[in-house]
Amino acid sequence: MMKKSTILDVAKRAGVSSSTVSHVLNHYDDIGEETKKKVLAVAKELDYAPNYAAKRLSSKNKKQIALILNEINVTRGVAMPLEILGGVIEALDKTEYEFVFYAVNGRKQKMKSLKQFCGERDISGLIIQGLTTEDPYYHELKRLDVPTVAIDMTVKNGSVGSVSIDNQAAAAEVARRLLASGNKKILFINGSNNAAVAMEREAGVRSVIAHPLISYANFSEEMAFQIVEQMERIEEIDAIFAASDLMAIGVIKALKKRNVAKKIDVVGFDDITLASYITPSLTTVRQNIPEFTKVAVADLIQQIETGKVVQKYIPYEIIVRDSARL
Amino acid sequence: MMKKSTILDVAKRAGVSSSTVSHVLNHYDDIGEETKKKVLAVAKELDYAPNYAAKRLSSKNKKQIALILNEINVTRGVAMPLEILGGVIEALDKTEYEFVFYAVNGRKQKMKSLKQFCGERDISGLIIQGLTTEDPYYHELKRLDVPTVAIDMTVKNGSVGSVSIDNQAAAAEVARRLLASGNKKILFINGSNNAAVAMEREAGVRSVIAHPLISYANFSEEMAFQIVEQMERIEEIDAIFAASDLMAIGVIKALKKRNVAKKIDVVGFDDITLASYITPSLTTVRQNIPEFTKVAVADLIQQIETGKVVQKYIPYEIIVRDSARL
DNA sequence: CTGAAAGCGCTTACAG
DNA sequence: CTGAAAGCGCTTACAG
Repeated sequence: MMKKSTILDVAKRAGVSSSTVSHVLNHYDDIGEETKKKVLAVAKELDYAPNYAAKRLSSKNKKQIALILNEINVTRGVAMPLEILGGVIEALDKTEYEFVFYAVNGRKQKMKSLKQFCGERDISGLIIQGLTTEDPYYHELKRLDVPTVAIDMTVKNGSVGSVSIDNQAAAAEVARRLLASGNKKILFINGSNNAAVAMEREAGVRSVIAHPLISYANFSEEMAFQIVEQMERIEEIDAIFAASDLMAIGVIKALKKRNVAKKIDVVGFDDITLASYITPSLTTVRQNIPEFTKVAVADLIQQIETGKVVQKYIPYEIIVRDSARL
Repeated sequence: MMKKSTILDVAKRAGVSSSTVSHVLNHYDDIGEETKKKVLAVAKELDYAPNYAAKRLSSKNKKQIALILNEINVTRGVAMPLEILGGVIEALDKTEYEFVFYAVNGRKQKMKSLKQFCGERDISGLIIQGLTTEDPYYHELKRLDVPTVAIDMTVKNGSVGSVSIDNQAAAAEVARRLLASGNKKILFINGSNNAAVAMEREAGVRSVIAHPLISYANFSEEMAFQIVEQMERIEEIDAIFAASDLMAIGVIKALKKRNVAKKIDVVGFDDITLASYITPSLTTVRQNIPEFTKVAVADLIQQIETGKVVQKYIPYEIIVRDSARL
């Protein structure tokens, strides 16, 4: 493998200075046509590729947006991180900001703070998803002075932007429609109490049903299954509302096993791919992830450039399928 | 936002030279205990974060492995890119190589060659997935002198490593077992003829069945659905083998619509999450993606360090479910 | 229109 | 054990 050629190699061979090469390659408009052609030809001939690190180090223009995804690979069947990744890359593609990807987990969060990461990499702004209130980064966000937009997650402090649906309103609407369609006794299976969105969904349910039955299944299909499988006097329940589709699927499996699937309405949350494929197909709350990412990128760039921080709700949609004819 | 502090700021404040700071921070063992403590304290005090670009530019040690994923966000329900991403990050985490992520599509491939990318970023090795034979990068791989391992994809040229199942053998085994369980007339629905694995699967089928019925559905659920929905004399078909689970699901939907689902065996390929959730649950060929990524990373590092290129098969597994009791 | 030179913030022989 | 200095490969005022 030949030694990589540098801007100086190109300059020498083209008989010009490296400043001139730099100007040509960066599309400055102050270079003679002849010179430009010559330089371009030589650059191609030498397979010149400008060193990225040198470019970043020397340039004043440091527009970089990092996407931070936590615990990317935990749950089979849930593609949100992938949708966000694809969406952010696509949206950033149309801007002058460069994309930097950083996948973390609890351990990595402890090893390197957000501030460290942003400092090392000259990050102008952050899009972040997947943190629970137990995560170090969640708390660091509140005092971080780097523009940030959180996706599907709200941070109490006002200096962090966010894009999500109105989880409380959505859950309230589901609860209301469950009641309206004749259900009296409703069980709400929540994920955990360290995810902001889960707490909001629970608040929504509580706003409509004074004393709801509530269980926690840690966003796990298996745990939701067990809860319903072992529940006593299940016949008294009219409907089960789960804070995620995966848990709702666990519920449906358990109801089927107990032969009461037809009598009990089930509603999920997210509209993952599975929701429309299982039997019965799952009534659920759809979140428009592509829209989340587009808005997050736009809001973040605005925040970087003007300092304006917004917390935005994206419209949700209740998708009625066979598991509950709301 | 305060100006970022540099190594020189730390050095001055600690009353030492920047070389000393560098040595302390990079865990050289030739620094006095006192000095070390002082430097560390000052670094923390100033929230010092070593500039990444400067570090890369100046350092001799440039161990970086890039993961290149093509068309990351096309198909809902297919999580392979995410599994690979998570797996590669995790595997790399245990090595001294750094992770670089690069998501491309047809347009980006045209704008920047692999060679350019590797040159700019000082990439020591490449893991790549998702290319078809129509992709520019697919062809560039053959003449690229950067160590590379392809996942779920074979490149004819011997200088590219690969990790996949033996697609031909797997498809042949499915065909054989379909015959063995009494099916006579078998339709093979393939994806496309520009994906290496698709061609291998077809070769496997042909190796067992002399003149198989073959259709192409471009890996699309909808297209597979239409093919089966509109097929004449479907009652003459005993079994349908699709080259992907998504297409198999389209097949099942169409068979259900035509009320012949119970009479016709269906087998898919991949074992995506959906496979076990649909009704009837789908018999399919499972690929062990986590294993793919582990092996790919190990092979790539070996290739970088010793030059040895291997093309490796990972064992597949035929998962028998309700759609075909093989 | 083009070039000389400083500077970005590190690492790394080398000297002492 | 510590420091002075060169060098990594670019960009960018500035001068002409």
